[in-house]
Amino acid sequence: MTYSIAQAAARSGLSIDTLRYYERIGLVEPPARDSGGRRDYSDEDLGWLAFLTRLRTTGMPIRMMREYAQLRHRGVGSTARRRQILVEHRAGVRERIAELQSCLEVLDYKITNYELVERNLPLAAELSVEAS
Amino acid sequence: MTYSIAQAAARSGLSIDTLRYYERIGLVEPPARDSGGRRDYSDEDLGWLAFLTRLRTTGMPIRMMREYAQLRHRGVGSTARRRQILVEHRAGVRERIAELQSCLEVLDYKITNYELVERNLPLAAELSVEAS
DNA sequence: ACTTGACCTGGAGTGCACTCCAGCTCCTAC
DNA sequence: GTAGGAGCTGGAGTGCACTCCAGGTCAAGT
Repeated sequence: MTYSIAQAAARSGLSIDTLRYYERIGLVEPPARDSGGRRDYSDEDLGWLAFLTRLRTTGMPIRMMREYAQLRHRGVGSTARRRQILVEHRAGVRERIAELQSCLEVLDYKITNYELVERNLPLAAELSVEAS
Repeated sequence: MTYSIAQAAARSGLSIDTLRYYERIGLVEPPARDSGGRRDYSDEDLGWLAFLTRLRTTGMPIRMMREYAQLRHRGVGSTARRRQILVEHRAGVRERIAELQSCLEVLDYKITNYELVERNLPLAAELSVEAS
């Protein structure tokens, strides 16, 4: 199965421009071309794009994704380094989740506060909410 | 208690430049000045900065933080809208956490895969890892 | 008096990750 | 055979959130 750039964009959730951009900067190998010179993405290409979008979603900077891509291209000898990159990245993602969860608590507190103010103490709002 | 800009930066985790930048774009009210014209941050200023950094950490864009800041400045009449902003933002943060957690699973899978390959099947690496 | 260091201002510059554009080439359908 | 639509290239432009800089002021120490 092969896919036009529009189909690849639809399936990966990236824009057509972004697909070409990723190719230009070496994040993805240039896909095959059809007889008219158009890109023909394979299932494997899409699989790699899917993984890349996971890395992006989790905030990996493009230069690191590129390092990973180049290691992958290099083959078996680079698996240790690739694993290391993923392990370090995973640690970062876990930290990020913890950070977000701690911020959630603050949001909860704030929201509860607003609700209390609106329901019971409309005249005390200036004092109890504006302070923070 | 008041704080120099350097102290405010240290306590908020923002840079001095960022503090001045936030003031310029209306995210924070201009703090008091000392006799020499230097910024003198109050505890209340620092409290607001602390909350702002929570919003930033959770990915709220600056233009929305500014809207929130302006509502806050407007006083009691804006609490409903402020609460609404926080509630919507909280929903976004929760989604983001869920998204990260789903990506974590993919990372776990990949890492496990690499570990298996490195320990048991060094010669099969090309087949089992390169595919994705 | 003079050096030092923190702070001031307005404005320019940076890095990231796209996103858009002009002008072109194909293929398909009428 | 021609009009339309998808895709192509190289390069320029965008939005965001800072970050840096030049040239100046001010207060304290020596």
